Amino acid sequence: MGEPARGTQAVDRAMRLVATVVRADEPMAFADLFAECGLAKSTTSRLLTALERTELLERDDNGCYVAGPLFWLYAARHDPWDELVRLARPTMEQVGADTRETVNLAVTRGDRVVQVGQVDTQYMLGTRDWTQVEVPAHCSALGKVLYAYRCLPVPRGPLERLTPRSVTDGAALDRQLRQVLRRGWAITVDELEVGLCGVAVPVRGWGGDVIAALGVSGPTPRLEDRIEDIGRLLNDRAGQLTALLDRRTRKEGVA
Amino acid sequence: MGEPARGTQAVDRAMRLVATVVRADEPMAFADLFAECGLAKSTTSRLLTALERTELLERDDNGCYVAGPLFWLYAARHDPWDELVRLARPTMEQVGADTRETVNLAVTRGDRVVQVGQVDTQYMLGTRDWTQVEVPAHCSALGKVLYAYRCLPVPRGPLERLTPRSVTDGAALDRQLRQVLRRGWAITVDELEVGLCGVAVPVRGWGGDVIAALGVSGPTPRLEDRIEDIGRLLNDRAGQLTALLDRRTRKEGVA
DNA sequence: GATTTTGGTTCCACATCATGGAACATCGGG
DNA sequence: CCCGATGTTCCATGATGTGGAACCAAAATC
Repeated sequence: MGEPARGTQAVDRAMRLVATVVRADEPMAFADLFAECGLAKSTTSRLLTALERTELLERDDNGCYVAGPLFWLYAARHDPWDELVRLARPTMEQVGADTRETVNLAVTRGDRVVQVGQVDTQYMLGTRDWTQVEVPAHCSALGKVLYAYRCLPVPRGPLERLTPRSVTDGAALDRQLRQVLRRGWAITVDELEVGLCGVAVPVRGWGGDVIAALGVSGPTPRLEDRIEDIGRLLNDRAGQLTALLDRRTRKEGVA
Repeated sequence: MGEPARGTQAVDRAMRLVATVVRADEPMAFADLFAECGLAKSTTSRLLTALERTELLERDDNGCYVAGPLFWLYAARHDPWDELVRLARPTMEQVGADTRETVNLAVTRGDRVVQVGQVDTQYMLGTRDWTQVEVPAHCSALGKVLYAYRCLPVPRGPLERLTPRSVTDGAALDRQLRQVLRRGWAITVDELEVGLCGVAVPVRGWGGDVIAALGVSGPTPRLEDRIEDIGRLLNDRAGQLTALLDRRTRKEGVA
């Protein structure tokens, strides 16, 4: 095989077992694992027993192997988004360097929109740190993206007016959302705060689902003429991010 | 050491490294790991490299080891509560057998209360499946428990009236919540629906924090006389569940 | 109820693979 | 530039993991 793997046969094999179980994401019978990874039956058994003892794997009621306590512990302590944020950082910094404006990443939590990551503007005047802050979705570009791609339910009923230019009419919002789908980016100009302008695009994950929104925001005068360019730039970068996410979670080839 | 561990030295050692990193829940420098687990420097290095190759661990920008892609993948696919539900199932079934009524498990998601698990009543008449359904917290026993133990913010402002007996006054709710803390269980009688009665208690996790609510509900006529008994029973079972959770996430002794 | 089949664990002689000391890189810092 | 301090690679050695076969258990079949 490509990888030489010096002096770690046992560990490598054990890890292949773990990876197989975790990636399968469903209970795997001994026989499946045995077949899948082509080791001697006795070796497979011994390794699996060791993995069970060390709490990496566990057996369910049917004796099938599933991810063990160590994985739960990790899941219990980490937002699923933690890693998205980490992986997205380079991309966001890239965008920050390109635009010199504040860059934001937002996801849905329950039916709210929450900013989970931010890279600050390089200008003096700019968006302050909004990490972990909920934003009124209908007034923000990030929120509009998440609405448009059905990451959270579009509110019926009247919408809050935050500035004279806020969209408060459901039908008008619908029209905007359709436009977002058509051209691939959402904007907000003076709708959340007077003088604040934002552009955002969807970030897609594993299988093409939209899992987050990536946006740029700053003073309207600096941004409004560049909206199209920024929209295209963001889409570009979001695509790269998707590719990155993909690579991280996909399995390497087997002999 | 207690465990003999025949023929799996390498794997055992590697897993000890993984467990150390994941449990620590913060980047660990090579030196720390090396010290922590008392292996030869070269051995430590070789094992860590293997773990990194196999995506169980990863190095951050400082070269410190952190949980790797396999853990993210797991976290991204599993609600933190999945395991709670799985582990709680036997306990809930126990309660179901004891009371013959519907048993529910609820947690907070964002600032809503969501039912994540249910065991059905053995009577014909009973609570239908509410899994994944949001419940108006101030009218449900589960919700009151989560309010009382500060798992979600107690709403100010007026509360929705769902039945003539719903508590709609903030001060009245506060009084009830204080009572919940005092005696350890919450009740709702005809407050959510006329004829529906519920009892619930807190479920504590690792370090004593309340992480969920466990409750029983059914027709008022069948339950109202048994509320005290059920409250005590639930507390008992919730305690067992906590012990169970504890055991699953705690580390076995080191030499 | 006896017998075969399927599925998994334990045993053990063998040699392969992990081991750890020492040599070797790498990097900061004085 | 020359030092520690920290981490990685080498390599002779033997302890350790290996896999075939025997063994055991449970389910399926007769």
